[in-house]
Formats: sequence, structure tokens, C-alpha cells
Amino acid sequence: MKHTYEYPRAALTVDCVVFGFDSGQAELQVLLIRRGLAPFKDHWALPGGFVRVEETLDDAARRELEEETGLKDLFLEQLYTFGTVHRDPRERVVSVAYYALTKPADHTTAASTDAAEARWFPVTDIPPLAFDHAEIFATALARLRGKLTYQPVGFELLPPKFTLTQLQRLYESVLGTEIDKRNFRKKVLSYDLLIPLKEQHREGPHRPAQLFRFDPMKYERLKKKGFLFEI
Amino acid sequence: MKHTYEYPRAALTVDCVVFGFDSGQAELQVLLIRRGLAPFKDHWALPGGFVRVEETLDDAARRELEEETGLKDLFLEQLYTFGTVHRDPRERVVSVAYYALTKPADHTTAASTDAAEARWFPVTDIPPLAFDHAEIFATALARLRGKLTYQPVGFELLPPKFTLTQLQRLYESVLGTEIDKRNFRKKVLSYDLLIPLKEQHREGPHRPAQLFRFDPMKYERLKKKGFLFEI
DNA sequence: GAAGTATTGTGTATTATTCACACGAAGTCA
DNA sequence: TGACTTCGTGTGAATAATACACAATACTTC
Repeated sequence: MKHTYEYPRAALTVDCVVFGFDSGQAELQVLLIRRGLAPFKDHWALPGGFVRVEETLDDAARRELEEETGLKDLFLEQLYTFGTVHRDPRERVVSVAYYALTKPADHTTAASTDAAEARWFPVTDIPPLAFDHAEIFATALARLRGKLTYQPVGFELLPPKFTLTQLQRLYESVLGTEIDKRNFRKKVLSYDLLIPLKEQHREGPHRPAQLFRFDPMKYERLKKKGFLFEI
Repeated sequence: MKHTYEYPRAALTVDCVVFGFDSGQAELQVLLIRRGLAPFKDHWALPGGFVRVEETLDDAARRELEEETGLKDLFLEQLYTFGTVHRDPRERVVSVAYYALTKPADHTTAASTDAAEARWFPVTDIPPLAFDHAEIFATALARLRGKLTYQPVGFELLPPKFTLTQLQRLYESVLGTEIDKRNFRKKVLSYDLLIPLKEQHREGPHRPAQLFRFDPMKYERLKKKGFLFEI
């Protein structure tokens, strides 16, 4: 079936920058897929695709993400809309970019589910990307860095139960800085948003670490009172 | 001429939230136009219109702004893209929203140039808006508030020469708070981005005020060194 | 079971930053 | 010359940020 309009229209797509954090490697990762079709066939690219006319932008982003990578129910936020005229060599394509955060536990499902190859890359070492995806990726990383310091989004990148050291490694990895252990712990605990669990995390020949979980309800309550999370 | 596509496509528009600051009234204003056509005929709305297929999103925003309000060469930044399915009653329309800042000197030109009625409203008292423009406006105001505290964008809202009191009034108006005069002056001057002029601003039966101008070059240099402007 | 090893968990002193606060100076007008 | 209005300035107290070192706990090995 054909669809006809009075004036030419741009095609509308969504692209997603999916960040994952590997507590083992202590390095921030980004999920890329290998393109199966021209243009940029066999190049690495951000997962994404066309927006359907009867779905919202957010819905389109979630749908494409699940179709191409198998990931769902992750933290997703609109990033920026890229609309230079020739960013796609075929025709005018405007892309609404999103960034997403996912927990390590979900990582495994990602690569396996879809036919198209999907792989995690450390953000410090990504291959050349199709279209203007390198620019989108850079924008997303900058946004994540900014956001991490004044919103408690980091927990989206960790498993539900985590140690303070894991949380610190996450911050260090994303921000690219070293943080003093005592000052970091003092600060995050002062917000009273982390609930110590009865469990401990034990691995290796050393003292086990206290496990915590994040309390999102409490954060919502505080947020309404103008509370600001800053690290 | 008709244009035909395999799948239905959303129409793409830009909408602009234009902020202006009136040093006289010391209140933040927003520029609205009265719609001449259905839907929402005679309602107030944000200036905006359809994106042409051969222009970037930024270009479209600037073009529409000049066409509908006569304003040009102003600070313009992408805000967010609004893409719920039925935000326009006619068909699927996705709108890339921008916000713009303009100096009082440019205000007068605005209302006059175009045929469609354009008017400034204080942000605290705006009429009902067409489409989802109230939501767009709210998003823009929130963004401006956030931005003002960590980027020197406020100067875009003031004339080239301004007094520290005018600057303070601007911050107070946008942020909706009162600020201590001495602490405010100490802080903004500490960044060394304001150049005192030889001129003074005199009006009324009282001591005249020192005029300053903002040094954007210096800011650019500092920014590269990771400098952060915070108020 | 004692010694070695690796990581967790904790407190204090020093230094910056933020905040609260009041009055003389410089102009106009009557 | 006195009344009025806004401009312009400094200090002390409170709070937040920073730098920094060692004992506690588990596992492994001999």
C-alpha cells in the first residue's frame, strides 16, 4: 500500500545508545549491532529503526531495542534529535536518539536473542560506526557523565544488590576519575537512599563486603521536596 | 506535486519557546502567536511550523521564528522532541521543540513584522495553549532554570551593557528565588567574565550603577579547561 | 593453626565554600 | 541642605569538601 503526501517528508527513526556496566571488568560498555543491510552493510551501528505511525517515540525505541538486541524493561530516556540533511545517504532521515542503561544480569540475554550480531564494546574502544552514530554515541556519553553526578541513575547499571565498591568503580569508570573511598562512602550513605541488606558479598581470600540495594521509593519522596542527589 | 512512500510517515515540525526578559518589569516573558488557521484557530500557540526536506532542524527553527515573529540571530537550542500519537488532531505530527533567548532590544521588532499576531506574556500568566504546547512550554522553562545555574546563558536575555542588579533580577525572576546582593556580586565577579565599562547607568534620583558586558571569548577559553560556571 | 594476602570498613584534621547580615556612597529632587 | 533611593562593599559563622592510614575479616598455603 502506498501513502501520498502534498510535500516530501523525512523518514523518522529512533537510535539507542545502550550502556552496560561490567562489575567484573569495571568498565563501561556500549551495545552495538552489526548491520546486515546496505548502506554501511557489515559496519557496526547503534540499534534502532523506523518509527511506526501509530506508536510513540518512546514505544518505537523500546520496540526496536527488543527486536534487535532482546533487551527490554530498561531505563530509557530521550537524548537528542539528529536532523542534518545528509546524515543518511539514501534520503532525508531524522533520528530521535535515546540512551538506555541496563544491569549486568541482562547482558547475557542481549547478544543471544536476535539473529543480527550484537556485541558489547568498552566505551574507550569502539569501532568506526555507521551514519553519524559516532556523534550520537559521544552525545550520549557526555549526557550520562553529566547525569550521573546529579541524579541517581547509576543504580540502573548495577545488579539489584551491589557493594559500595562496585558502585564506586561504576562512578570511576563513567566519569574517568579516581575517587577517595572514604569520602565516596560517606557521601552516598549520607543521602540515606541505600539500604544495607543482611547478605554479604564474598569472593576471593579477603573480607566480604556488605551488600546494599537502592531505594527508589524514598528517592521519589525526597525529589518532591526539592532534594538533589550530587556526587 | 505528490510524494509517495511505501509506509505512512509522520509530519515533522519545529516549535520554539522564545524567552525574553524585560529589565523594566523584571519579569521573564514568553512569545506566543495567535493561530490564524484551524485547528485551534484563534488560540495562542508557540511559533513553529513544518520542517522542509532540504533544511536541518536548526535551520527550520530559525526560519519559522523569523517568518512568524521577525526575530533572528538569537540564542537557540534544541529542547526535546514530542511524539505522542495524537498530539495533533489531524494526523501524526512529531515536533522537535527548541527554546530561544532574546535580548530586550530585539523585543519591539518581534510583534510588528509579521501579520499574525505575536505577543509577549509573563511566564507566570500565560493563556491556554494549542496542542501540547503547554507541556512544551513547561519543559522549556524547567530547562532554562536548570541551565541558568550552570551555564552563562543569562546574558543572552540582557542588553549588551547591563548592571549587576539587572543580572540579579534576571536570575531571581527565572529561578523564582531571592538572592543576596553581596553574595551574588561576589560570585559572578569571581569568575572574571564580566568586563566593567567606563559608562554608568543613571536613572532616577540615586547613585548610578556600573555597567558591565559579558566576555564570551574568555568564557570559551575557560570552558576548554573544564571550567564550570555555577550560580 | 600460623603466616601471608587481599579487600573491606572506618575517623579526623585542614581547607574551601556557602551563607547571613548592615551601612556609607552617590546621585536626584524639593 | 535635607530627604530619598539605589549602588556598592566586608566579615564571621556554619557547612561542605578534601586529604589521608590502619585495623578487621575472610581465604589460602605451608
